[in-house]
Amino acid sequence: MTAKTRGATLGDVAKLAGVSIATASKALNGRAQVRDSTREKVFRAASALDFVPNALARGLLFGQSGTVGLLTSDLEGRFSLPIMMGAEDAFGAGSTSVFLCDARGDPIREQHQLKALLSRQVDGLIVVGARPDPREPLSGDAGVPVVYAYSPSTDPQDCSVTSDNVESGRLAAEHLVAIGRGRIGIITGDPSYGAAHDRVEGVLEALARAGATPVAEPLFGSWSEGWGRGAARALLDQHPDVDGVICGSDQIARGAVDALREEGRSIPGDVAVVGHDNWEILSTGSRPPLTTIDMNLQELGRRAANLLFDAIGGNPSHGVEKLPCRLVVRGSTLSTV
Amino acid sequence: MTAKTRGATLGDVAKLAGVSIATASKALNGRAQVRDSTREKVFRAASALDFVPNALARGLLFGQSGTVGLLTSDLEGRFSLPIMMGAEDAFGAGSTSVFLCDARGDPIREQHQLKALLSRQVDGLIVVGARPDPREPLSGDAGVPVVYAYSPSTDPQDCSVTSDNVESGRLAAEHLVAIGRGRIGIITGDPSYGAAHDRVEGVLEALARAGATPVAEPLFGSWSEGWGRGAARALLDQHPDVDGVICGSDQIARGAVDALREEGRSIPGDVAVVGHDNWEILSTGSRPPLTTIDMNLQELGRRAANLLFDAIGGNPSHGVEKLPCRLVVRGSTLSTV
DNA sequence: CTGTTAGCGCCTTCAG
DNA sequence: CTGAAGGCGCTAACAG
Repeated sequence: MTAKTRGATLGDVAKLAGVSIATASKALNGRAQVRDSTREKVFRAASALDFVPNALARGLLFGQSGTVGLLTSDLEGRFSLPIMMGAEDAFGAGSTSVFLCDARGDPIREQHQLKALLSRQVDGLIVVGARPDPREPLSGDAGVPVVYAYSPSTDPQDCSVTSDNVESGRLAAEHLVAIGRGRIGIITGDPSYGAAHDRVEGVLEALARAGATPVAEPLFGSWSEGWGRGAARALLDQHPDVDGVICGSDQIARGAVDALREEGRSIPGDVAVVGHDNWEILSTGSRPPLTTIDMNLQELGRRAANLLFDAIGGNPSHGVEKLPCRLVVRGSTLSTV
Repeated sequence: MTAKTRGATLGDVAKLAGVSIATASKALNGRAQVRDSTREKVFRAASALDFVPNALARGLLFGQSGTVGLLTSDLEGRFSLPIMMGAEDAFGAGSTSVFLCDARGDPIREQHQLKALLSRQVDGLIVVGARPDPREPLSGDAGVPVVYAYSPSTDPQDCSVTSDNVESGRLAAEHLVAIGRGRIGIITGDPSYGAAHDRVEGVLEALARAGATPVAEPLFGSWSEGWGRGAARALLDQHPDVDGVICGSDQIARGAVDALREEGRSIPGDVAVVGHDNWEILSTGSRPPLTTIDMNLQELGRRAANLLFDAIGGNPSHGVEKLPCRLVVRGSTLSTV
């Protein structure tokens, strides 16, 4: 039954090189106790045979597979893909591979994928949630280190990396203040998102420090362009003198910019607008392009990978680490850009 | 050196159940020659120990790993993620897992990832290109079946699945004709994309069949909103009587819709607009929402997975299979929707 | 029905 | 410096 192995095996290489399997192994792995000429021979044989060592066998031996699982609930991949790319970077090409599994927000599916991953002996797990808000930890002991990325775990004993939403609000507000705006409106999304409140908090903090207050209570709604348009009109209606708007997402900002422009406001001349997420497809297509907050997701993935790596190596971390965001300045706040 | 295995091993289960390893194996795998009471005991022991079989060991034995690699060059994940989800679906939860690797469009990196995948004994490979145009096949013999998805291989001996771009153009044109539009403009993207030309070809074919011709030569440019806006204005300038526009992407359509509206045209009253890709973030945020072509990427992923599965099972396919697209009707062509 | 044996491909002692 | 032997966890033959 045992299907013939695909590629050449170490035995094949050894035979071709005229040495024993053990010697071939040592030669290829850079062990010292091999004569140079022998090593040479083995290498030639290996490349002649296109030898690729069987990671399964190696993994079986060491009890480690050189793979980690990335379990995501983020259907769209809007967040998990940059994170995955960052993780791939951090692990360094080739020595560790990443299994991506999509649980599609279904806990049963998640449990299932977890089992599949575990059976493949992943050395660790990165869990990416669908929202920036905290999520329940994986149920049951995974048996391997876990790092939660983007969505932190509600258990403070777990290791989580997320972006600092309070700071992102602060950044946006400080930028508007810096360019001389003082009558600022806030339009954000679904109020059930804790992150939406955090960002507002950051904005209020920064405004207070500058001796300002927003022109109105923050407007909560949904993460859509339509809401951005409607809210911007409402804001303008009640506070025609508004000169800056901070939005909870690029979609909202996009809608706000369109509505403001249609109401005759020039941007950034009359009103400056800041978005959030740096979703390029939206932010660069806007007129003018959106100044926005980038969550440095790739960096977040790298960090998660490094923490996981350390945990695998026996140095686990605990608690939530918040990574800084970055302001990306474009035309919606600075006309010279 | 051999690190202790993480979870319980089959030996542990057997010991706890008071049977031999072989018997435990048979019991858990549903082999017939086991007494029911014994099987019962083994199952209880296994679940008491949270036993998860080691897929690596199994893979080593069978020469198959129960994993496939998904090698993508599509940075954004705009196309590869739906394809991956479709593939996951088709493989059925758990029995086969998918390794996602991003080559980032770099051939060297691709070669590297390929090696990593091969060393992990993937049973097959799905290769997803960055564009719908044909791409060079993987260099060197992978040693396992390969299916090219989205981007077909230039080698007709390879197995490829892609979406039918000629048909997508046809669909769009037929829809406009069906709703009574006869003065149709075409705005598409980068002329170096073969798919852009294919779609135009489909449009022309369908129009010809309806006894119509476009109002102007197709406008090629870039896949951006800015180009969509500019081209729409130019089109309107030269052909003020245009009553339908077919766009090569949703970004272009989005720009076109905005520009047309700003020029005082009502949509779809005066001008109906069709996009391409069904990129929801763009198509649903538009005013009105975009009628567009959906490439059924998830279905494409499923199909790729099935073809790969068959190939792994010894029934390889050859040539390029084109999957149909689907028209998604929204407000930019039908006001009642 | 159950247990023993062999071996998948690899690496690491330990002898020569 | 090189080779023989053992074993990682599992399953498929074959004995009992």
